[in-house]
Amino acid sequence: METDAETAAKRLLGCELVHEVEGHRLRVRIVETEAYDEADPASHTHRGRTARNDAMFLSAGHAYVYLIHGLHHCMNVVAGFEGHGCGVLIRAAEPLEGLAEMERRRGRGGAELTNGPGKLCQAMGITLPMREHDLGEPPLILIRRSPVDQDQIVVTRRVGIAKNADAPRRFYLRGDPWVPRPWTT
DNA sequence: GAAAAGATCTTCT
DNA sequence: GAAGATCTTTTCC
Repeated sequence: METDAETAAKRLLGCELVHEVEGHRLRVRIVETEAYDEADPASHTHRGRTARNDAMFLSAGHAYVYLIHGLHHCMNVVAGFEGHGCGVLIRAAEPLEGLAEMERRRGRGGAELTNGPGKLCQAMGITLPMREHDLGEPPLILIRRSPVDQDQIVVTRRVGIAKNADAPRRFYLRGDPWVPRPWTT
């Protein structure tokens, strides 16, 4: 399971994320990811291990959740071996199960449900306490799927960052309607 | 110890 | 298309 961040980011495309909360089963399929690791100036782990990014240094398959701009959550899947700060940001997903509950949590529906890191976490009910959670255990589980075809994956520069912005480390499924529109090529 | 920026989203013009 | 919301972490006196 342990790999470099870019390989993990590509492998996560098409995988499913399930969160069982308050009697609801929320299930999505990952369609857009970004890779981050210690050698990357844009990564939270670039300046070493701290109290905030500690989860990123756990073994592969853990969750790293953080608060951005004081009001939105973002979720990463840790990719590397214990002690290596690399992981994958989940940027967008396709809702598969629990649509009504996600719409209730978001206060919106349709394409606005899960087409962004903050929106996805709000729809899925993923918050700070899920930091350092093992994604092999309930209530939040990552379901591995066989990797999608290489020619289904589009690689571009990442979104919304200032440092190392030109690095081609963002991956999404070609033509998928749940990938945010302006970036879909 | 103080100030600024940040892997974002929503609302208003 | 631009700015506001809102708070943690980092950086610079």
